[in-house]
Amino acid sequence: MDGRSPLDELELAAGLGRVYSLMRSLSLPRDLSMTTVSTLATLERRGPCRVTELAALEGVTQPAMTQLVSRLEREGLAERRALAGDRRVVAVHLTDAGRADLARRRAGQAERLAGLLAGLPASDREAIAAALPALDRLTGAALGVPDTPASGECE
Amino acid sequence: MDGRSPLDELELAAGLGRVYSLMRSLSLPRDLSMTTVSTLATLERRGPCRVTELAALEGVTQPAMTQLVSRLEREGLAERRALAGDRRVVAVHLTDAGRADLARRRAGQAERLAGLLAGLPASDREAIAAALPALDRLTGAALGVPDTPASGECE
DNA sequence: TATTGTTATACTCTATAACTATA
DNA sequence: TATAGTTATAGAGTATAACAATA
Repeated sequence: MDGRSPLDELELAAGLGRVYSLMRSLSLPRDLSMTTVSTLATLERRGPCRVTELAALEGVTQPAMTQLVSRLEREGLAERRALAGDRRVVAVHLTDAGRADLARRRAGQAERLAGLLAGLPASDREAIAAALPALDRLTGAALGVPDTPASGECE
Repeated sequence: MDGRSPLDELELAAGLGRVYSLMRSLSLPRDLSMTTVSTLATLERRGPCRVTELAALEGVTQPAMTQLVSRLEREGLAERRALAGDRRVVAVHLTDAGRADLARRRAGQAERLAGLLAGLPASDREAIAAALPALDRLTGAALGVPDTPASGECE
């Protein structure tokens, strides 16, 4: 062993890029845009967030996120709430309906994934299952999963 | 053992959903839309494709794909070529410039992934490396990687 | 004066419908 | 008559710039 990772990052980028395409193709229905669904998932993962914070996380501008949140609010999937300390700030909260919508989408994806997994050898399913915790830590490092409420939420 | 998969599909859907968000956040520069980059990757993976086929694979309409291909052609990343047998059909080909652009993006992602991987324990990197072939078969089953030229390409 | 968020405007991308060319 | 692709038009989503409110 020379201490280096046995993992070729280029191959990993290509492989995870295909996972990206896969999840994209499994993402149905298409009534909400990918950015919109991703924002809902971020709100679920990190809890209430400010508009500026959401915009940065999703890689869109602040005005675009203002409109996106307005859309979510109009459809009852999220809502703005005032914040005690600073009256310039609003905290965007996921509603129960938003959480349910997200769960419904994920269930649909899980169903389609199950169909794909059924076609793989058991050893492949085991390898994927074994890697899931590691993948969670990888994504958590980048997407910022708050271990403590103080680090990630707004208030 | 009861013969069932040890893999909870809902957890897998959530985990791969985070991988989706991760790749989305690593996808820079943003000068091309996600659909555009995804189309380039599809052309690389499957070889020359017809417009109708690309539209179905990317989940957009035929007219939208016509415009997307026109954009790619204008920027020199892909090109239309007539097909011998049926003069209604065009085959969309990835150009060398398109292939290079894709490689450049993937190299950028790989670099950022390397930074994230460095923060993980070696056992995590090993688990991810061990799962990559299985993930490739999972995505290949859905995205259609042609093993034989005849099955996936257009001509 | 800096920061948070919104409003105004223009541009890009997409969908639906109508059309052309070939089979 | 059916199929592959394009063109026409309208709507959704985004960015940049200008603005309002609060700190």
